[in-house]
Amino acid sequence: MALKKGYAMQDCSLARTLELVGERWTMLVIRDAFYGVRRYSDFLAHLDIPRAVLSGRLRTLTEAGVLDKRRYADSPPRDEYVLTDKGRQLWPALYALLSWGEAHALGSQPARRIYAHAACGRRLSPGGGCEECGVGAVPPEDIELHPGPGADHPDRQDPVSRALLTPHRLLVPLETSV
Amino acid sequence: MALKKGYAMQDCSLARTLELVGERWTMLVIRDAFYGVRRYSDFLAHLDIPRAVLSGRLRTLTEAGVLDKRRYADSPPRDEYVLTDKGRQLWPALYALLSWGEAHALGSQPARRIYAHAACGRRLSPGGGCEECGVGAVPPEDIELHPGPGADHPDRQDPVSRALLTPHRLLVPLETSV
DNA sequence: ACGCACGGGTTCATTGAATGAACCAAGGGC
DNA sequence: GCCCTTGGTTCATTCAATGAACCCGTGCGT
Repeated sequence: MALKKGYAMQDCSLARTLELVGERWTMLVIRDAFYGVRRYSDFLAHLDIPRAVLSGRLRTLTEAGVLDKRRYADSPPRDEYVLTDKGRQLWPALYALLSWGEAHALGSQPARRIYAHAACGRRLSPGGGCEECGVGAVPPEDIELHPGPGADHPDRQDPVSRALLTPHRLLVPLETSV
Repeated sequence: MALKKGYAMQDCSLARTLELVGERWTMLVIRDAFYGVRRYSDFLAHLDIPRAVLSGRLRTLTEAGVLDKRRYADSPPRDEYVLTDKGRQLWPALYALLSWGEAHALGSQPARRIYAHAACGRRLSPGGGCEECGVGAVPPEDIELHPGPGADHPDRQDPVSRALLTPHRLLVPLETSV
């Protein structure tokens, strides 16, 4: 983002954060990573993002330590991008934005996805906690993602959209090859 | 932001949210609104944002119902921009980003501002709650903003930066004329 | 051995938004 | 009448996003 040549706000933590994750597409990439998307081609198909932008974002996020690029097959060489611990700690921010959108930005449209506490099956509160279990902040690995009433459009036939039609725990790699 | 001509992700609540508040500068404008900034010229001076961009953002946010543009003096005609309830509900998202930045993006630099629970004076937890009082999520109107160890640069002499050098409750209009 | 498909990119021309300086207009103060 | 402040708009320039085309290493069918 580089807020100008950026000296003025340089040491404000919000500005610094936004320079990294506040760029167009970046939060959507991170959201998909929470959904279990790990491969370049899956991000590409699901987000419908220009290849050059995706390459750039993945590189930036990897350099910043939010994603980890790791080789998972040697022949042919295949890499995957996985959220680091630092990246996983973005969950509260991501969920807060998502939750605000559900309350205010979505014009009475049905939610596409539902976030539930895996332990009890109860929907997460807008604050990201579980009212059933009294957990103030459910960590992403304990969250199960279900398709909502207004799930994906029928014309979205990419492997990721199809894989997300069945309940699925966050951070667990998607089985897109099925 | 307008993710492309934007149909693909149109009904995803995160994408919709980001189209509004995910644009460059927008979150910083909202943060300043929480700090008590209300006037065009104060946003301008504190953020060091191009005038055209500020005008555009204020208009977009007003149209979206995040800010309310209200006349506070008739002669000369003066308007101020105040967070609506919808806008105030962005606090958890904003604080989550800020808090992540404090933990990860700020390279061991001292924080510029400290957020404390007005009732007890204790610093807010990274989750935005007060551990002293056991409040899970302190609402912004109960938060007091203090200058941190690494407060504003000496070369930032705009009225807003100066006003923020004294403790101050969120959402309360800044006295920039003093 | 040959050709083709796939994953994961890069390059490049075009479009569109951000920047920053200049200009504008209404009102007040002197 | 003149200049200052507030809250803008306009415009030329710079910079990033878009999308199509191209590239390269590898495996696979024949």
